[in-house]
Amino acid sequence: MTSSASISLAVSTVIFALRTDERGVSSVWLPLVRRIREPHLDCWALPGGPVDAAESLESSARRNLLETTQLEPAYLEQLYAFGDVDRSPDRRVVSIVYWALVRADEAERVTAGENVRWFAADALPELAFDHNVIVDYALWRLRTKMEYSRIAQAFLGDQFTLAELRGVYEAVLQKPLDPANFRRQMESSGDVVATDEVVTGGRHRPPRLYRYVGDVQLVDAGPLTPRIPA
Amino acid sequence: MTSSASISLAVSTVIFALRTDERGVSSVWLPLVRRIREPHLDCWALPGGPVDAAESLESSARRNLLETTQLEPAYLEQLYAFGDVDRSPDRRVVSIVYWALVRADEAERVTAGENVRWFAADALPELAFDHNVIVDYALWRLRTKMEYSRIAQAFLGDQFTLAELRGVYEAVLQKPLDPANFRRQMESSGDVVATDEVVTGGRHRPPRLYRYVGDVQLVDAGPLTPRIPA
DNA sequence: GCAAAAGTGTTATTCTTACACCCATGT
DNA sequence: ACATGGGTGTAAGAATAACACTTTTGC
Repeated sequence: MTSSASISLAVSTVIFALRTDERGVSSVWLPLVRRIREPHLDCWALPGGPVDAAESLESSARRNLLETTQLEPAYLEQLYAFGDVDRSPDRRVVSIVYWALVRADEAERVTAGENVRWFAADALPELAFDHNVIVDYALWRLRTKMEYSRIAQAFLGDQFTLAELRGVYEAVLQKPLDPANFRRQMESSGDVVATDEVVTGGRHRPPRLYRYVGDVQLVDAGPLTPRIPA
Repeated sequence: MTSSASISLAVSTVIFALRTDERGVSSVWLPLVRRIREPHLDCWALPGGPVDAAESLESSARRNLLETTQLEPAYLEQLYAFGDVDRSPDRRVVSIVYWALVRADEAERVTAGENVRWFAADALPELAFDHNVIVDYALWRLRTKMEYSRIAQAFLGDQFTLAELRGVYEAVLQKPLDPANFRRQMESSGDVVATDEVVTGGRHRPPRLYRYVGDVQLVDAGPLTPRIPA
């Protein structure tokens, strides 16, 4: 009888940030790390590592993120546990995968070099292990959750214009949104309130700044998040 | 440095079935098993056990379900990985938890005895470990998913009346639904089609039988489920 | 003044909800 | 016939979507 002690437990994270290309189009990107050992030597892979016996799964994800990419995400949620027998060619690994969102300014802290690089989420190369499946699922979760939650908050700073907020939605959902209807939906949701400040210095009419009411962590992020009452 | 080999990996499952009480009210129930060893000796707990190195997480859940409760669920989906350091008093256990739905006739196979018993999901005693939190989360997932997916199918046989289908929704969501509107919503969803059979022998007008088109597994049940195209 | 984004108004359409009403069966 | 659940019709209200239009800035 085989003991479960022979199964390795690891944590990996899909980190999403928004980046704007040379033509001014914003889209979803993620940082990957190059593998420095077999199997899949030199392949690009999700950042991750073993779980320490003294730390929780989420702490493990946070620590590993900081170590490998210098990032402290504004949002972190468990995605799925991947445990197929043959997902690693040599040993049995069960990976608890998290997904994270970081703001554009925070994303700058990733020291893109030989072993860490940003990739457009919709145009990935072939990754190590089952990581292509994992990223696709995380991307689906991001897009689904964008439709009904206030998760866009995690991509933005404290204050923002409604055009910036709409830009987040358009970048993630990959479709244009009507500015007029978007404004009304946001205002009637109660998640967002106008401040008394405007952004001057632009080429056009100065837009008003808005704030989210409450924390990002108000979005449901698992069993430990307090449920929203009916 | 602590190795991950000291972490035990287990699989547990929250099994839901609908049961009707003596007053004819239907609600969500689940079977629990009595613990036969420390810690939490004699406490009620979710069925579960260690993951064998040679089987996938889902296979492990299925096998354990069959062994401890004789059940083969119509629906099985991963719920969450619970991994807090202190969730078991003695050793470090990470549990991959699944949730399952079984039909009423299948639920009969549970040999309720001294060590296995059915409980109403909304009136549980204090369970072992963090299992109360787990059941509450699974129940929330069930209720949430009932609103937008065709998951009710897993509680029913191949053919059913719309009143039976509505009964499933009402039992899970704990609120009455308008029969007329419910009918139109189901028919316009395209998930369900009328057969040419009716149920005779009732005390009233014979209701028509319906069928779901396609399999239950068409509901999104994780990364391995094919995504529904836009 | 003109271009362009900010912001408001209006209308058509679809979805939801409530509820009145007819239908078909066993007793 | 009548009670009861099966099944249809209809209309009010809410949410969505499309788009015309006004406002305010920099140039």
